[in-house]
This record gives sequence, structure tokens and C-alpha cells, in this order.
Amino acid sequence: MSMGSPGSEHTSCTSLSPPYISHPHTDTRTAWLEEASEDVKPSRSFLGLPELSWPGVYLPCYDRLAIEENPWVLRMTEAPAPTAASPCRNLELNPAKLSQNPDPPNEMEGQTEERCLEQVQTMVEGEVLKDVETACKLLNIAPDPLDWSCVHVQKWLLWTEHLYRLPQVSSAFQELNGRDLCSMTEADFRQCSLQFGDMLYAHLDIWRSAAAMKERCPPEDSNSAADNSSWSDVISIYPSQPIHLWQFLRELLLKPHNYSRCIRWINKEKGIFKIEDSAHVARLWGVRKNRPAMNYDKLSRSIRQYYKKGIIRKPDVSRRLVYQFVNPV
DNA sequence: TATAAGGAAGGTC
DNA sequence: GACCTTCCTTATA
Repeated sequence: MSMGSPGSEHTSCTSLSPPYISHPHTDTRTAWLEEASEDVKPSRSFLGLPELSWPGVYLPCYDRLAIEENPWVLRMTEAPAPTAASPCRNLELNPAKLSQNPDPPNEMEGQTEERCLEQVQTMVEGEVLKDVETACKLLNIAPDPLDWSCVHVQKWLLWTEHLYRLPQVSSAFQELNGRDLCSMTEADFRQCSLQFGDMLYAHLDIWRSAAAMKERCPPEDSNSAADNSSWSDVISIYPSQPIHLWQFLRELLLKPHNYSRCIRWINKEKGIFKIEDSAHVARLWGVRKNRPAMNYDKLSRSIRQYYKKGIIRKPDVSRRLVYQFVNPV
């Protein structure tokens, strides 16, 4: 059965199709965004958000790294189209299907379901806020796009390019500040980037939504991530201070959920860490410092500058891409 | 070929 | 001046 013609061969399944149907002319990274049928998308109100367009099932927490780690998300982006022989998945996630259940749930089941949905909603909101917060720290920008300067907008665009592995799109948005960006419609975005405008618009939507959420529900305890606090707090307290490379590396190391594929602790107590994906770490640093030409050669030179300063050194047993903080946390 | 080490010059704050 | 960034040469796995 052909994988390229989901529309013609799976019409009977359309309303329940999982959002991973590939399109012959569409980037697989975004195909499901375009193909996702309405009923597999949680409604916007699911997040308690206003009329903003649904930004795709994609959440920032499932960045490239998470996608690589998470087979579920891989299914979402890369799995082949369902066949008649393989029943549509995700039925259990489909509210429409749930409502079609011939045996209506009793009151207790309804309440349980409602609680589950509330928990999922809280979880999703929390993840979105956390990931926006992480990106804010790494990029040194405000969480609310309305507060962004032109430079911040460019940083955010570079970040988004990196996150979605997009070709360079930031040049189309030059000299726009956050307010300008937010005043743009989806059509305006498409005009700037025909292929990825809607994706950028959706991603901006997430940030705006996160800012709105944050305004509605300010964090009760900003120190809840106590284990991560000591170093990241230094950066949060002085958001306008330029971040040092060693601080940036710590930030990545303190977010293993997002970055363990590119940098991880070998021995946290001794401060020994390994750069697993040198190019990726260099790209992240380049995005953070607005240095698109950054590479591992340059980044490692900066790391070596720390040898003399006694901040970072090579461990006693020197290994490739393995470094050690002289003063571990 | 990728990484490691370090010199040197220059830019930005 | 501190802290990179960029470019370079040489050495090594």
C-alpha cells in the first residue's frame, strides 16, 4: 500500500487518523502539523488558551533531542501512514471517540476522566512554561515576546531554526522587535517565509500563550527545582549579565532531560562531564551568543582559556571531549 | 579526520 | 582588562 496517498486510501479513517501521515512534498518534521486531523488535536481550550491557533501537537519540551529520545514522538513525526490492516492508533487519546462510546461512562468514571484531563492539562502547561523558561535563560531573553528587542527576535528565530532544523529564516524578519512580531498575522508570517511561516507563527503562539499562562498563574515557588537552583539562579538573578561559557555548560548539564544527548555528567561529584555532540553544543552556544559561525573548534579554544584561570581542566585521565570543572557544585 | 593544545590578534563590554 | 572569537600551527589518536 502506498504511503504517499493517505487522503485517498484512508478516507474511512480520516477522522481518527494519527497525526503522522507523511506527505510526499512535505518535510516529515512538519507533515503531521499540516495533516493532523482536527479531532486528534487537543482543543485550544484544553490549555485554557484564547482563540490562538493550535500550535501543533508539538511542544517545546519535545525538542529535537527529546524527539530522538522519545519513540512516541518519533512515531508522531516519522512513522508510516496507517494501513487498513493496522487500525488507527491514538484512539484512546481521541475525545471524539471517547464521546462516541456506546456505553456512556458512569458519573464516577466521568469525574476520573475529568481529573485525568486536568492533570494532563496541568502537566502540559507546566512543561510549556518550564521549556520557555529554559530557552529564556539560554537565550537571555524575556519570556514575553512583547518585551523583545530586534536582537531578541533574531535570537529567538535562530533558536527556532535550530530547534526545528529549519533553513535560515531569520533574515526575513530583520529589524522587527517583539511587538512588531506579535502584531503580525499568520498570513504575514507566511509572506516572510512561505514554507515555514506558519510553523514560526505557531511557535511564537506557544511563547505568547506561555506568557499569558505565567501572568494568570505566577509560579508559587520559583525554587522548586532546588537541585538546579544554585547555578541557574545566578543567571536568573542577573539576566542582563552576559553569560560565561562555563555557566552555559552548567546550564546544559543541569537540564539532562533536554541536553543529555549533547552534554552529560560523567561524574557530577567531581565535575567531570562529556560533550557527546560537539557540533550541537557549539551551535547552542552560538545561538546563545548570537554567533552563527560558532563551532567546536572555537568553543574548545574558549574552554582551554579556562585552564589557566582554574575554572575547567582536563581530568587526570584525559579523554576526548571530556572536561572537568575545577570546583564542582 | 576529529580533537587537543596553545599562540596571536582583534572585538565587545 | 576580562572574556571571548577567530585564525592559525602542530601534535596525536
